[in-house]
Amino acid sequence: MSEQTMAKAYDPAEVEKRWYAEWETRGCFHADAASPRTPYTIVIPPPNVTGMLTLGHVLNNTLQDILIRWSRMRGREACWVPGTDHAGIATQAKVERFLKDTEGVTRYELGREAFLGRVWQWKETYGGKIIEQLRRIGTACDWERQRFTLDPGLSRAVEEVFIRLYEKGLVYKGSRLIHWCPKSRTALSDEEVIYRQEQGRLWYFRYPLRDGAGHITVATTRPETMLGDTAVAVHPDDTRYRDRVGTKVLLPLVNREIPVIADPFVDPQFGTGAVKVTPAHDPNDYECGLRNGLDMINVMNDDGTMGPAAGADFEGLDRVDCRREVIRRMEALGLVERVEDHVHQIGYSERGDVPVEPRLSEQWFVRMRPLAEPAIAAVRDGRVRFYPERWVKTYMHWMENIHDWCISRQLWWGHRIPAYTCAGCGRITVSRAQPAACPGCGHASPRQEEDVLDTWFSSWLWPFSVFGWPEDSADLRRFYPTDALVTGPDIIFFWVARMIMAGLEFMGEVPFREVYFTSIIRDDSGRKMSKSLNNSPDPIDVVATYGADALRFTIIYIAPVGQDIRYSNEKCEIGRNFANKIWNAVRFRLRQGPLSPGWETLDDLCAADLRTDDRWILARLEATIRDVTQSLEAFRFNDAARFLYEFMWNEFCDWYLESAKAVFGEGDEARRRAALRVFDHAMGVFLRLLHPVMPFVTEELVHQMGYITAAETIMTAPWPECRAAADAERLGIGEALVARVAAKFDLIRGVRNVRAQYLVPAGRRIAVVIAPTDAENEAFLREDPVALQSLLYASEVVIDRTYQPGGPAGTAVCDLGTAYVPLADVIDLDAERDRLRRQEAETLGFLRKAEQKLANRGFVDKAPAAVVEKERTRLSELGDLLARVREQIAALS
RNA sequence: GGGCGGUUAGUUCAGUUGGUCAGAACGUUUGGUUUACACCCAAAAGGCCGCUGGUUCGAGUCCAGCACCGCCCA
Repeated sequence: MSEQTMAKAYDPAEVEKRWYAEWETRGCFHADAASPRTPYTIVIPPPNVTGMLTLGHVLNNTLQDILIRWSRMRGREACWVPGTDHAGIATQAKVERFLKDTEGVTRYELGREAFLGRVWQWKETYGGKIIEQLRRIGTACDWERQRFTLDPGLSRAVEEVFIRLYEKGLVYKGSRLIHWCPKSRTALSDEEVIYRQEQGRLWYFRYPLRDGAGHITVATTRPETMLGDTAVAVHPDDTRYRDRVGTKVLLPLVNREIPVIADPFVDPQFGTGAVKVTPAHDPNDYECGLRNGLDMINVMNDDGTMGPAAGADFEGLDRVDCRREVIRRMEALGLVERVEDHVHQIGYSERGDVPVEPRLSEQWFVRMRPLAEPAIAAVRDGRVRFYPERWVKTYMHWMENIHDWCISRQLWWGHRIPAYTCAGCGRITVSRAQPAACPGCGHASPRQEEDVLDTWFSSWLWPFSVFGWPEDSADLRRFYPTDALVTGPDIIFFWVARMIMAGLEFMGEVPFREVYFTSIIRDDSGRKMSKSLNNSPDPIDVVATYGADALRFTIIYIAPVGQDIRYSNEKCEIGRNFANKIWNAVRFRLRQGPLSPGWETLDDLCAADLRTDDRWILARLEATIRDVTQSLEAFRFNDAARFLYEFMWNEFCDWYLESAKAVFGEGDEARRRAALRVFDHAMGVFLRLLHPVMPFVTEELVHQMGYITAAETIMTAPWPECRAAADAERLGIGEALVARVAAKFDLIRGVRNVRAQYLVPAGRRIAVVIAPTDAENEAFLREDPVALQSLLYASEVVIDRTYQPGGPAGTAVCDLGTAYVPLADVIDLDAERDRLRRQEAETLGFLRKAEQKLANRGFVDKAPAAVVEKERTRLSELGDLLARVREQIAALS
């Protein structure tokens, strides 16, 4: 292709669609388990099958895509396994609502089997939309390996794990106080409860003493639970109540006699120092109840209404209404002493978004402590590393205080628990298949558990279940353990910690070696993205407006490591403009003719063949290869993005391309050819460095440039490497050169400043005279007069060390020398003096600072010699500069 | 209550082992079409680096305390 076919502005839509289809058709995303290459594996954090793509997903998956594409370019067999999870509560709720809206039926009316049929139907029709959306942002997932947590293979893994843990005694069934979601009517794990601080009230209730000698006042935030009270507790050391311990009170409304007990869990400072104890409805009271052998009376139904144990007056009332009714009656009895405002924490169900109810019920649990020990060790000794590292502390804290995991859910959608209860003797049999008869008593057909398992009970197996475990598959042997996991810190307990435990327990090896925790994306004013605020843009719209590359680049560019991201759609202009900039640099290049032969290596060139600016851009390219590679290795993605941006825009386009214009136009043929080749080389390397972040535009441009044939792809092009030292030396690339060229650019900027100050029309070329400070700088400036003149946009450039301006001239005093722009007709002497005085003051400031430092004995004696020497050099340079500036001021006076 | 993070130009943020570290982008102002790009170019203005102490020859950078903001856990 040539520049004629390139539009003036880059239009990503067509390019992105075309290349994604092409990659997929060619099988570029597929990993071969038989490949001799070292594998590089990532398993996707499986999004909810009902989910839609969010910006959080975009960030997370772009990072994974960067790692995958980069690793593939570095010669690894890159395998990225995508998939979704079945999201028990969310999916079931969604389909229930759907059925209610469309057919007006409830799941109970349909029955379990029919309902599950409908969920599967729904899943096939609407589920996995997010997987399609992922393609839009360019993810190089191995779609042939796509998995779903309810797939037969993964279900088999879940069953196997449940059975093994049961047989090991790590899974057990027990009656415990658990978190109950009255909306979804299921148990939840501790992690699925979100605590919110709320303004509530504290009611002071009088409980009359049985012996009629007065009362004890207890304070409570939950009056309705009094119906289940089975004791009043005080602190053992609390002298106020010492006499009361062992006596009984008469529970109002219920007329139950309950004991007054002493238990150190009571905080004497809180309320009256006496608390009501409701073991079936509060975690602390539950523990207290166990310690003291109290009755546990469950007064609520599973939907949050009051049950029969609450008494006839309250049964059937919703818990909220019941609270009102209890208060009303207590007031009527004159037993409400007072009411105070009170701020407290209320647990909400993560999915149902209603207050959870602590509930005494029979559930299945995993004993976590034995699983946690090896997982703690794996992180402590670095077999698993966290980025940023500080999350280790969070992980450790949770792990060291781990509680048993409630894994049963009263849902239909999920992995049904493979446990069977005998109707005869009640014995529980856990087995892979329905037992024909109870192994204990021989009673026929034990009944399978109705409950299903927590979705995370399948997700924690993801890193090996996706590869076929418990089968000993080729994939499993090849791709486990995986390399990196990219996820949000919000699921460090839900998922990351548990995966480490499961990996160690069932595979005997950690599931991944590095975990990168992403930032949380907020809106422009720092609020969390949420549906209710309507501040979460649809990434698909963003892709349509700006392009997938633009979104990817922007989100990486603005994501500080470990900090929250403030995002707004307008910021995608950064990425869009960047893509356009590169596009146009290529468009410009193709106007100069076809790709240079030998662009790939510069082995046959040496310093003498190259202009200083050619050598400079090659030096900067080296630094960019190094910086980008190191940034990616350290998971510093935004640094990588910044280095790429900085190089292409501020160095390659702003300076190198402009410098090359001079030689492309009128340079001698050898220099022109060399410059074209340097241009092509640098652009080719750059496009490869950028490819993991912006896959589409880079693929398009390597083909536009003709770096590779139509049948090839940049996806498998080798990752650029830094030159050997000898190679760099041959090409004349080094820090000294870079510094000198930077000084030259500084001088050019000085002249442009003068031009701008005097409003010299852009199209007017003016003469510039440069008086270099010494012979060395003079020689340097004379090396490439063509480019210098071009960059200065000068009609002529005179280099003369002895030059003294004959009349008024704009002046730029720089490190390499002083530049004069004779502009007799327009020079404003006052303005010129002002500018020079400002420079004088600034220079003087720096000079004083350096002088002070060097005058300080402590500094000279104690600072490293190199630092002191550097300061001396600087002082001398500043002195020269200051002298020249003052000279100019004098000349103008 | 415990833990973790943040506080640097109008805004969003870089600043990795203390010594040109006071930066970038956007925004603002001024001027622009010279061999790509107005999704652009050139130039400029703008900051006691949250506060108070300390360590050090030297502190956005290390330490302590404080203030405010945010997150997690109890």
